[in-house]
Amino acid sequence: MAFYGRSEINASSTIQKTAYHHGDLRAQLLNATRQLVEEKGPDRFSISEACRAAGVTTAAPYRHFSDKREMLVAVAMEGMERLREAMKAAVAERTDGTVDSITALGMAYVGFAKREPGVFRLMFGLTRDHGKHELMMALGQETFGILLSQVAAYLGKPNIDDEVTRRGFALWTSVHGMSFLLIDDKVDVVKFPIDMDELIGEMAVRLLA
Amino acid sequence: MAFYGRSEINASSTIQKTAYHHGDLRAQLLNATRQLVEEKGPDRFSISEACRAAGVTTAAPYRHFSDKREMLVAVAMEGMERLREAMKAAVAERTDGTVDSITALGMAYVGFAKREPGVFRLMFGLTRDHGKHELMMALGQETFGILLSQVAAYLGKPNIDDEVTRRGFALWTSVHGMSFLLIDDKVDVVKFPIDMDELIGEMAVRLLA
DNA sequence: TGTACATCAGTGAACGCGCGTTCACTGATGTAC
DNA sequence: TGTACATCAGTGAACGCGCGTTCACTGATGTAC
Repeated sequence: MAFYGRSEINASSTIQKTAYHHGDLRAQLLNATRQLVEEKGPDRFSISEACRAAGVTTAAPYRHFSDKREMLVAVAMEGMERLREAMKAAVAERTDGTVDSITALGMAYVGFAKREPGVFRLMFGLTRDHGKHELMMALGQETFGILLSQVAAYLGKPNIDDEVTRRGFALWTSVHGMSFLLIDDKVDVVKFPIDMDELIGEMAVRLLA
Repeated sequence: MAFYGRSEINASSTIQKTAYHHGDLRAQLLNATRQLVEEKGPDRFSISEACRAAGVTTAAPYRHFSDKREMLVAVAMEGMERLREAMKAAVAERTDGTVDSITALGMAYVGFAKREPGVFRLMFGLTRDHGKHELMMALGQETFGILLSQVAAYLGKPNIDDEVTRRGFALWTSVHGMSFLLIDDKVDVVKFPIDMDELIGEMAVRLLA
């Protein structure tokens, strides 16, 4: 995956070390962290375990991250980027401003949550423990913007105005709720089986009407 | 619930008998647990801290709960009951099977999440760590059933069939998503202010149409 | 070209901490007689 | 009615654990000369 690595942090730096004992430990640690977040959930992640997975001393991460939180933030940011790319890709294949493209965005969103429930939870739950992260916020706006553009196009509006935002947010709530109900295993409360992809489309139609 | 810490009771030996056998410790511990879950989040809750809050030894809870998980489950169940009651109350004041009553259910749901974000998270997140709880599941079905009845009435259906369930679930996803976006502080990604209560009504209208 | 040296990523050990849970105990209470 | 006693709900101390973080260090690497 393209976003692993030090480029994010060392973007302005010309120094690019490539060969140590462990190659790029930063990337490996993030990888291990992501995996643990998936396996155990964001709450149960520990630096120690990530170090064990990466085959490294527990002090090693402190060369790359200031503390535990920074590791989790980095993983969440990578997740946000993957979600953004998935949504971009979904839109790229369709005609702008159609129910089809908006439904595809919804499916990409829910699909991501199902694919990476741990990271998804981390992305949206990180705020509770810590202050908010400006970079994360900007990424979120950019990602939400993908949806807003489609909604604006659908409504034939040149700008993203109040109504576009309102409709977009309504769509967001529904796929966000569906994502959490799915990954939190709450859907079996429902007695009739529901085709979720179909429902995403149905909700898109109704919420845009 | 009127409760006075142990230190106060120890200060005068005349009421010490009430200290040793509170007879109320279970309730007090649940209270402390709920409070801590709100203050620190479900992940950061610890038995030790709840005991400190209740003015009791860390071994005391084991007379009432088999382990930590059971305490959290109890708090989650109580939360589910409060949510159910809030929804029942919302419906009781309105005419069955109207957009109004269904909107009121949505507001009760989101209102609960805002009022008790920690418990709300606990209620829906407990599954990740542990197996599912049948009683919890039944409670959830009962609560979801309140919505389903209203939707059935709205659609003029005698039974809760596939379509009723589908519409009900769609409504659930939207208020569930809104709840999480609100308590996870993600709404400030949106640049135009949104009146959430109004939006709940709007979504109800559209999703029922 | 070879070498001295600075750089710096990772080591290994240690720390203090709070946690969940267990144990033998003790003090308070309700009840049978 | 008073008392012996079983029951019960707490105590206090201890345990082993894994955690996040710090520290002085080591040794491989790139580079200046």
